[in-house]
Amino acid sequence: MSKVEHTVSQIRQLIQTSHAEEHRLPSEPELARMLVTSRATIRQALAELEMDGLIYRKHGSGTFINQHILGIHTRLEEVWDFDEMIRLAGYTPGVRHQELHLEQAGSELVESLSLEPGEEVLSTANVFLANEVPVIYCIDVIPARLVSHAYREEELHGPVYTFLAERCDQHIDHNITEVRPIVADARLAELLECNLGSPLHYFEEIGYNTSHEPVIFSKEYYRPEFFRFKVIRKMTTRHPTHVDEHPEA
Amino acid sequence: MSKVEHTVSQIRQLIQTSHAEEHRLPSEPELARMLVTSRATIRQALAELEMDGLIYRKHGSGTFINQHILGIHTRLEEVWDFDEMIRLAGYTPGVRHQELHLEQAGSELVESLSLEPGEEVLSTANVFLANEVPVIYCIDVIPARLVSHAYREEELHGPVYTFLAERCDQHIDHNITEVRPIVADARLAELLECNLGSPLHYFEEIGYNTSHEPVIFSKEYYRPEFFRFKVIRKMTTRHPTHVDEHPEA
DNA sequence: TTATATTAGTTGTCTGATGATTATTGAAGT
DNA sequence: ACTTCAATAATCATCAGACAACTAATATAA
Repeated sequence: MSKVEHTVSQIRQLIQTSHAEEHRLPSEPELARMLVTSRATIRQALAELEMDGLIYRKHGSGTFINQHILGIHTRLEEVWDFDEMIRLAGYTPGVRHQELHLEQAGSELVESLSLEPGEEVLSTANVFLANEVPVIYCIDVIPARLVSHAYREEELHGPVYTFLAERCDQHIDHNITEVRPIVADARLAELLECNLGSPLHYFEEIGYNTSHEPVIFSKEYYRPEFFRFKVIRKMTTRHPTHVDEHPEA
Repeated sequence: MSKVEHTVSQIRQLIQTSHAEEHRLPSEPELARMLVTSRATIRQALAELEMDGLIYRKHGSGTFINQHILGIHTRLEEVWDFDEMIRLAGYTPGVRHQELHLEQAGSELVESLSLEPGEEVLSTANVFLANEVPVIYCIDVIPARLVSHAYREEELHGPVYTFLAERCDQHIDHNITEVRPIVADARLAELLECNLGSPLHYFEEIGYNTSHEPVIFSKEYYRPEFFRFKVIRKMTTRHPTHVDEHPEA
């Protein structure tokens, strides 16, 4: 963990434990004294927190806490453990294992995970529960070559990230997610115990390790009544370069 | 525009014009020489680009371009003009004005926009077209007090951000958006010329000006066939503090 | 009372140096 | 020929101190 990262989390804690009226942070030199580091490190930490939307700075005036961002439960640009997410929403988490098998990767998987054609993948499906009610259905696919050691099937029941970390030494750093609305078909309605035709969140994710190589492909279905996904969108003043005429025609 | 911001866009351009194989950036001292600035500024600019996911840095090795992020058309964490978005998707944009009226703010609006009870708001609704096909339906609500000058109704047809900037001197800096899946009811199906019960993106946004005051509330409905919203989700290793038992029970 | 100048405090930028990490090179040994 | 290990150069991370630019409050003058 770099010094900046450490400083970031220290300031985060400082913000969380500050009173609601104190929407002003100590000055940069004072923070540097408090946290025993240089002003350069403080400034980089503050820059990260500013991009995260947690604070904002005014030249010549000071650094302030953004009150509007507090109280957001689930930020879309952050990846949470399913269990964690369910707990954050105020429920007791649970898992029900659904499926597990080895298969040849289809062409779209070969593309997304940069596989050799015909390479084998491990596919696991789980339903996550909040107070015994199914709220998330998730299919995870990982290249079989990553799994070197023997493993027990039970290890694939539940969060796959921990399996990837402990059994494959693959630590997910970030992922790129496409967010889409869908309606529940018969199968999803049964799995998630919701009405046929009711709206669901559908996320299609590609997860990357710390070396920026794709290592996991996921399809996730969320019941929207249980999760409120929020995202901070920043204004772009960028000039677009060039535009394909009909990209997917 | 601060020097760092300027440097960021210069490096962005450098990345875009670089060849596909060149996934390595010049070193920090060299960039400082090239862009005629100090290394401190370069480093802060690189930090921003790294958080944006555009590049990544390896201690002792260098700074590299993230190839996986190229080719994303619409990033959810960035706010685009509707016209711009439609153009980026490869279509010709258009607008059809729907509604415009003054009314008393309801309680949920009073909350979101920090209004005085009973304050008046201006509400405008538009349908945005891609090659003459309706693809976005959007309702914008702004406090009436912001509109000091006289205005022509036509100014409210189309993007409201430019109206806010030019007529109210309110420049939107960012917004907080809740993303939800919904199904088209009869009214939406007619407006967006899609099937009853088909899935739609529904965004509920609160826009803030540069002083972090809420100035606009929007409801947006997108036909998902036309837009592919992607978001980069970073791993959180943060310790949750405390959890409400049943936040909205 | 109003307008203007002063001043203290804060963030933005710059310079130069040192520490830590990585990848490469070359030499030694097998 | 191959491996192993040490030295080396390149690069990013952090540090210290200074000055510039800006803001908000204070003091002063009209």
